[in-house]
Amino acid sequence: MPPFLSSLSPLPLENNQFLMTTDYYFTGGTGDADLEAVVRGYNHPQTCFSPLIFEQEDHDIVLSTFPDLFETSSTFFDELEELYKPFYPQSLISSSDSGTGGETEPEKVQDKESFCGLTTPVVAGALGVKQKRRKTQHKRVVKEVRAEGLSSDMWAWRKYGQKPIKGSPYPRSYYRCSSLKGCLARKQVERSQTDPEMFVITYTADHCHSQPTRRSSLAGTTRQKFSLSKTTAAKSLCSPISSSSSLSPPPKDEEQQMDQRSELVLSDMVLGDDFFVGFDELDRLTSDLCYSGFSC
DNA sequence: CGAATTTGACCGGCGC
DNA sequence: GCGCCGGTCAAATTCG
Repeated sequence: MPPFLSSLSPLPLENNQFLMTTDYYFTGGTGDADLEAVVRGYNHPQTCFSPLIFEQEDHDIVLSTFPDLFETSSTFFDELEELYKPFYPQSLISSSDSGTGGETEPEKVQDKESFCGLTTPVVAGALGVKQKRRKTQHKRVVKEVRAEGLSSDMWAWRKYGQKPIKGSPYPRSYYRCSSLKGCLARKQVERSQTDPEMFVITYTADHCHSQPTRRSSLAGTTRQKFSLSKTTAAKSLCSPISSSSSLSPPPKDEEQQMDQRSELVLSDMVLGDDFFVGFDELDRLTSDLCYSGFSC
């Protein structure tokens, strides 16, 4: 089962701060489904994740796989979407309301507008918008995050390439999932041309395995991987191509701060063994889901 | 010493 | 058919 809902967030507070980010995803086989909610006690003002957007094909899969969910809580996702609508970029809301569903170039779908003072991440193909794909292309999900959010997902990635991109002063890095040999999931990371403080992350294809558990992810090598990939990603992407022959790593203290922030996030996540939601409305909605027969 | 990253080469899609 | 470009491969290098 591919990740269904991802990165339900952010929840703006005062001064453009975000209390937490939430990832929802289904795990397990079709006969043993759990809805897991990973709530990150993440209070860093410079981190931004995607709002709740999912693709129609995933919605259809879940509809057929989890009929009980939609019988007992048929408006659950509508409520979630309504809840987050105020945080959507205006372009998404208007295109959704218009219901045209016409052909839109992916480049236009991925246009970004101001979002709580940050650049808005947008999912290509979201809200029923069809997109043209190259023959070998899988669906693509695009996010924008700051450096602190580069390794915020729970997957383990291994870098396999880096290329200069025409028209961009910054190189693009290519990562593949390293959790399971044969997993087709890919991830591309590059600096935003419009805002060099931001990184554009493009996820391609789905993982063919379940996500590592938080506890196991925090142990040993995986924990090491997080810090390592975060640091190396920042190193390799922080400089324009023009000076890429002598990529300058960030100052040592900055590097250590980044890793410490990473450790903080991960520590918060392992503390959240039990379902923890600090946002009343989300709490209510997710509780509804628990009562619908899901183990939380 | 094993694992991860780097980087030049290679390949396939696409436009002309 | 040719060249450009993005994506991947794989040997060399670096790292822990």
